[in-house]
Amino acid sequence: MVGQVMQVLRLFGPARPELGVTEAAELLDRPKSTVSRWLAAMHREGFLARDPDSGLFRLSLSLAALGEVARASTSLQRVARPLLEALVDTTGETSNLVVLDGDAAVNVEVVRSRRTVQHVGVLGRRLPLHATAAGKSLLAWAPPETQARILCHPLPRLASRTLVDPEALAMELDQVRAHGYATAASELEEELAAVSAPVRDHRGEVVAAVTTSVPISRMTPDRWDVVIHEVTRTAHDLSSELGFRAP
Amino acid sequence: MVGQVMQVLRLFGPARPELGVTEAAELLDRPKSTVSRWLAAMHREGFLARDPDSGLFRLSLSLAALGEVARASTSLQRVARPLLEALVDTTGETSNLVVLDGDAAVNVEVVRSRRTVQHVGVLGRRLPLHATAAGKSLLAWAPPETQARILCHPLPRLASRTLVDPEALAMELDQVRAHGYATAASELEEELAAVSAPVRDHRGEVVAAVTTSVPISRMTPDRWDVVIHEVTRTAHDLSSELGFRAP
DNA sequence: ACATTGAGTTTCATAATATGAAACGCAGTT
DNA sequence: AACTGCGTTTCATATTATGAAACTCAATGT
Repeated sequence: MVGQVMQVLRLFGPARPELGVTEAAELLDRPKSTVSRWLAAMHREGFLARDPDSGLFRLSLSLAALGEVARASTSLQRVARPLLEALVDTTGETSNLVVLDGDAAVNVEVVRSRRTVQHVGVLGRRLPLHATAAGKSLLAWAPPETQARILCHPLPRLASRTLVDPEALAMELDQVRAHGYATAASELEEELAAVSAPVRDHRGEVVAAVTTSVPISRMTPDRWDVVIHEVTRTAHDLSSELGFRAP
Repeated sequence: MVGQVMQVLRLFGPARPELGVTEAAELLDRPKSTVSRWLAAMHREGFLARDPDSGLFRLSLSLAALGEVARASTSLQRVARPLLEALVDTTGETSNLVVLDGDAAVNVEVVRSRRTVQHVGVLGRRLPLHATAAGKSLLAWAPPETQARILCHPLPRLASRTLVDPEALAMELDQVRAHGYATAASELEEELAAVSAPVRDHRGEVVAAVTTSVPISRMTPDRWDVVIHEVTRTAHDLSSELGFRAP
């Protein structure tokens, strides 16, 4: 039942701020009666708010409050924020902190570029692991069962250069592990390029990824080098703050 | 089971960022074995993070991300922020947006005073309804069963002027409803004064309270008038933004 | 007025899961 | 070695969840 609560919560996002019973049931591939009861129980307990006119559900303000408690009690974002801001200063582009959540990458901190033309990172947005630099960064060091689950079937194409062949992705992950960073270009969206590097904690576990996302028109060859250098340096600095010591 | 998830989540707060099995079991008045399983399930499903060294649980970053989605999809805080900031400008004091969550008032938005001596509002903090201006504001228009539940027994004393007699509180709530705002002084904390007014949505339902909290040393008689005027005006403006139309 | 559609809710027999007490495992202390 | 305290696992029993089908209600079309 705990799993079902989280399954429902994860249906909501910036693109889908509210939901009805029928749509939720389709998304979850569950009978309408079951999902109706789930949503009702979650509304009753305060996870969801319900518009009395439309009957649609949305995440509740109580959940927002709990989220703030979570942020305040977690050292990762508090420590990351100034480093991400510095990264925006040096690259001129939007920087993100991304974590692995199930089989998706989730933006948990976003510092936006000051340029009028920028990639707009969205807090809370869930991104496919195979088509994003951050996703590859996280997947490269994810538990073997997570990697196996992603690599056991062809992957959805999202843009012209999405890696859809599991073998190609596996080789890409080998490159990520060898270089210590990941890149993506026209894989999630046609005009989006990104560089990402893993963040390690005091045990050496990869717990997040630092990413810079760039409109692809600005990514000249020498620009790639600058961004890669700055992202990997930021990830390294953040790792140090979290107690990571290189061997 | 949904209820249990929320019960556990609500144990965490700024004063209690992490918890072990035994302490959680005591707080919940449940057998250790049950709570151990709850926490393990919630960790597995992503609600809680667990420090591998200490074994203690804390709210997860996934929950923080969900909280951000909740905030972004809710019109209340997006609309309230600029008005709360203006309120800080006019009063010089910390302003808060507070919602009713079960039998407690919860800070869901805080804009801090720029003075070095200020009341420090804490996001996510849960406050007793009977001892806070915001709590009284929310309680005065809460469903009858909520009011009955709070007013059916003596209330805990927290400071020298806490209202502990249910009848006295009921009369105070009548005053709140008559004046359209609530005040509190030395009721939650000895040196804390506050003014609060209800926020209504398009249906006329009270959905939140706007509050200004002030170190009591700054609350001279004419100061009360200024703060009351600004708080009620802000609550009224926010209500209008939410579609409220006075009869 | 009646029938249809579609959203969400409720009922009921059955299946699945949760529960608390007790035992267990482990690390630290005496 | 024994004890303490934390967290986990086992097991008999209790409790709750589930899916299919029926139901309710509002809106729409004939």
